[in-house]
Formats: sequence, structure tokens, C-alpha cells
Amino acid sequence: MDLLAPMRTFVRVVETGSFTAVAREASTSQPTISRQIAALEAHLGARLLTRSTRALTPTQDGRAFYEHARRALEAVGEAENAVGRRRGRPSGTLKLSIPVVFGRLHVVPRLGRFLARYPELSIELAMGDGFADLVEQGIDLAIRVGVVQDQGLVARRIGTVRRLAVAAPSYLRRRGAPDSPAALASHDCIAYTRLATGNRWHFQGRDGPIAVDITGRFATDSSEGVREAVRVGLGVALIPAFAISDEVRRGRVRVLLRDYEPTPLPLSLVYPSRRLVPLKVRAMADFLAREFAPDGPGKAPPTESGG
Amino acid sequence: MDLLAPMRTFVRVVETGSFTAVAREASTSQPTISRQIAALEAHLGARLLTRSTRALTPTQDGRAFYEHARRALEAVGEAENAVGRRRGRPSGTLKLSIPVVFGRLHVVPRLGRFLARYPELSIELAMGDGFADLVEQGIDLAIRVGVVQDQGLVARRIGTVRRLAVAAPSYLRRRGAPDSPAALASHDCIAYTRLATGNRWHFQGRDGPIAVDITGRFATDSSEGVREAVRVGLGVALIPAFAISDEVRRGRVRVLLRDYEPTPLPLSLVYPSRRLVPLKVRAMADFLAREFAPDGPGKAPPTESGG
DNA sequence: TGTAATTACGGGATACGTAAAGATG
DNA sequence: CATCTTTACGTATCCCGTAATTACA
Repeated sequence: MDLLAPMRTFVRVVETGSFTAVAREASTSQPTISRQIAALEAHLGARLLTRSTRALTPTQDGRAFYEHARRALEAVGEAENAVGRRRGRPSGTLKLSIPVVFGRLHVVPRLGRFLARYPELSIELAMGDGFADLVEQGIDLAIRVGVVQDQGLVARRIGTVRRLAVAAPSYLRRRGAPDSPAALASHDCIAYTRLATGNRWHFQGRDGPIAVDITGRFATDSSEGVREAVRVGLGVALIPAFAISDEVRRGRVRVLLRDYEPTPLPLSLVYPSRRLVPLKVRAMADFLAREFAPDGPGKAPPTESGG
Repeated sequence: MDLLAPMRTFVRVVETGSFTAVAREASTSQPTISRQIAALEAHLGARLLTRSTRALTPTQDGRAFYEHARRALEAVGEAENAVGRRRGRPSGTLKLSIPVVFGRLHVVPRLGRFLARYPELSIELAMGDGFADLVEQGIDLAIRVGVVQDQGLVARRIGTVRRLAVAAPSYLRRRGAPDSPAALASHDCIAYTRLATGNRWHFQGRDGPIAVDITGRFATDSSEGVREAVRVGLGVALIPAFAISDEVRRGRVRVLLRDYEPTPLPLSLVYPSRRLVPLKVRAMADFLAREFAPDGPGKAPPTESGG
């Protein structure tokens, strides 16, 4: 028996919660959907859906099968896209995870072009800075700022993010400005816990690298949180230039230690390591790498090559 | 159109190199095979096989599609095995990679029982100690001795391998026996380059851990090579107890430094990290973990629990 | 010239759509 | 009772197996 059609149908049924809706979507009759699901259940020897006129909920088996079916259908799609007429024409849905601020400023505005280029492809966007849960959440591709060290992930560096040491005028009036990285030890430093280097800040001085163990009473795992904390004068922070330059221009925060550049962070594409990288992942990765290349098509690339 | 049957057919055709053979295998007629391949090629818009009466070779597209198809079929099989009648009944082929000596002594003798328990499952065994090429070679599951540090791999520790410091009588006559780990610095030490700790050997002494930087003029990436080098008197080596105890019993090699146990190595199951671990991998992993558990069913488990 | 893949043809199973029946909140 | 799923039935399509044909070494 043919399994693919029932599997496709089942996936859509789970996602829409309705036989009728799937029938319309597939421009077929509703009994066809009913029969396909029934046949699938018979084949598997398991009930996948609990039907009632009003509600349609997957059973435990149904949920498990849904996950497997999605994977399998994606693999079949990859096979179809690997050769022949459809070669190089990715299709399906790409789950993309990007940092909140960077994503809003630099990624989302570019996605329209990507979607136009690959008409059979859809994007499901997740915003977040966490490294760990990519596989868990079924993310296909992520953009991450900072060193990637997770098991099971491949990182492809596409650029470098310059950072600035900043503080709000209100804080500086109260506490004065540090004149060297070492002076930070007696300042309130805002730690970004997502970075492996959490409580140690690294700078490039004229005479080589400088490391400072910082102290402070506010730490957060949210880059938005760091920025907000700086703005309200909670302390000094290192923030990517692209995320804070607006505030600097408006005078809401001041750049400190101009002679000591915080060590730039790598900007990486991250994806689960597989033997065969899906076409859609490769397509998006190549697109992003080109967009953010120092001499790429983006007018104002947020990254700088050296580093 | 149904894609699964043609894909299954195509995979077997590539593997057997014959339409007729596949027809026999599937107890169907040869034209059916021919038609399925033709339909598949039409669907994909690509020629997959170059046919001649005598030879049947896949085109470049064919080879690419073969790889993808295998993956896809495996994913579909996993979906079928996830629920219902066939739940927990893994099927297909499991590619297993094990260290040469450990595998021969402890794994291969146990595989019969495993195969009997899962009748729909086949095993393809690769012997080797390398860590890096698991994904490349399409290995589903590997057993490895030593610390696993590769990206993209999940390690599940199932035991501990005790090691012995050993040397041949001929070597000891020539160079004497070391009376402490420190004395190894003036001995010819045989390094096993696969271990991350290559040129530094760690022992558990009465007064805590001892590390010795060893020197020597022979190193190898083969555990068989280490054993052979010891036997012919090339020097001192650390060797897993299970791999050398036979030689010790026969007097061909002597155990040294009995008061200082070389730090035991972890025995781990290693597999590529995926969101959904295939059933067959889970089955084998559980089987091996139980077999090698300290109180497991194996009569003489080669591992010891404590670390 | 023999072996193996392709094309031709008739039969049968499968799957579909329409229509009616059943279930449920 | 309205809506959605299941069952019934007639039809069209697809696929298979046998047989004949073609291609290649």
C-alpha cells in the first residue's frame, strides 16, 4: 500500500484538526481523507486520532507518529529535490531561529527576498538566543552570536560582531567613567549569562589582550534585558554595536573605553549535524552567508571580516 | 503517485545491479521493476540508471538519489515502527562500529542473541577504533573506549575499562622494571595516539592521582599495534585488561606498577545525535548496555562500574 | 545468439466521488 | 439540529502478470 499520501494527509489533519479542511486543501473529497486515515490506522494497527464531531485530537500514538511522519516526509522531499527537474529547488518548511535584536534588525528584512527566490519554501521563525534547545525544538538552522560549543551542532562562521562597552549618562554621573578595563572591577557590570565568558570580559588593548573579572549585581540571559538595564542606568555592559548604536546616536547611552575594543564575537550559522544536509538548510545558509559577507549584497552588513 | 515502492525497488536495484534479481527477491515480475524505475525516472525528470543488457550502473543522479532514498526509507520505517502493531519491533539494517579487540572478544559473541530477538533486523559490522568518521560512514551506533569529544555525537557511558601497565619479559631484562609511574620517564613508552591523553599517562596512586609525561619512539593509532609492540618488547604500554589478560596468563607479558592503577577509561556507546533516535539504535544500545552492566546477563562482563 | 530490459495487452484490484447514514455537542 | 465523520455503491484509474519485442555483448 502507498503510505506517503496517508502520511501527508495525517500530518495535515493533525495540524488543522479537521478532515474537511484537509479535503478542501487537497481539493479532494472528505471521505477520501477519512478512508486514508482509516487505512493508515489499520496498517499500523493503532488508533491515531480520537474523533468526535467537534474535536479531533491525536492519541499518544498519533502524536508520536506525527513526529516520525514529518521527518519521513521531509526525507522523501529531500530525495525528490536532490536530482532531476526539481534539483536545487528546496521545498517544505524551514524552521529558523535567530537572536531577537539581530533578527529583527538584519534578518527579517532580508527574508522577503529569500522567499521570493524559493517559491516552494516556507519559513517558520523562532526568535531566541538559546543554544541548547535547537534539536529539541526541531530547528533547522539558527544564527548565533558568540562561541558555539554544543554537541551535535555544526557551526559555520559567517562574520564577526563588534561590541561596545556602554553605560547610561545617569550611571556615569553617579559612578564616573572607567578609564581602563581594570577600572571595571569597581563598577557595576551587567553580565550576559548566555556567553560562555560570563564573568570575565576580554578587551583588545594597544599592548595586547586584557581580561578583567567583572562584578555586578545584575545578570540576565536576555540580550534585550542587558540593553534595557544599561538604558536605565543599572551599570556597564558589553553590547553588540548593531544593537546599541541607535541609542548611542541619540545620546541615551555613552560609549566607554574607546581605546580598548571588547573582543569581537563570532557570528555563526548553527545547524544539527547530519550526513545529508537538507537542501533547504543549505539554501538558507548560503543566502545568509552571502548577505552578511563583508562584500556581500547587503547595503549595510552588520559584521566585519577581520577578527 | 506512490513513491515508496519505486524507491525501495530502486535501492535494491542499485545494490544488486539487476532488475531480474530484484524481481525474484520481491516475488514479482521483471516488467514491474522496469516500469517502477521508469516511472520514478519520469517523476524525477532524471535518468537514474544507465542500462545495458550486461551492466546496470547508476548515473551520478542515481547515486545521489540512492543515498537520499535510503535515508527516506529508513525514516518511513521508523515511523511505522513507532506505533501500533509493530511498535518496538525494529527493522532494517543497523550499522555497528566496534573496536577490533573488544569487539571480537565481547561483542560478536553476543550478537547472535540480539539477532534472534529482533528477527526483522540485520547487522552490518564495521571494526575500527576511529571516532571521527562515524557520520561519514553512515554508522548508526559505535562502541568506543576512552573519552568521546567529537561534535555531533552523543555518548552514553555503559561501563569502565580497567587498564594495566605491561611490558614483555625481554624488554624488562634489557631495561629493568619501573618501580613507580615517575620512573616511566626513562622508559620506552608506547603511545596509543587515538587517546586524547596521548603522551601523558594518568595513574591512581595511594596518595591520589599521578600524571606522567611519557617518552618513547613508537606510537600507533591501532590498539592491535600497541599489543603487538608490547609483545615483541618495544616498550611499556597501557592496555585494557580485557585485551591483554590472556597474554599475562601465558607469561608473555608482565604487569607492572601493581600499586598504581592506570586511570580507567570510560566505555561508551556513541551515536549521531538526532531528534528521534531510530528504534533499531535504541534496541541495540539498550541490549549492549544491559549486556555490559556490572550485574548484567553477561557471565564475564569486561567492565566494572565504579569510575 | 542468448540474456536481459522494454513495450503491448487484457484482467483485476484499488481508490475515488457522489450520496446516504450515523454520531455528537 | 447542524456539522462532521463514516458507510455504501458505481465507476474510473492504475498496476500487475503474461507474452511479444527490442537491445546489447
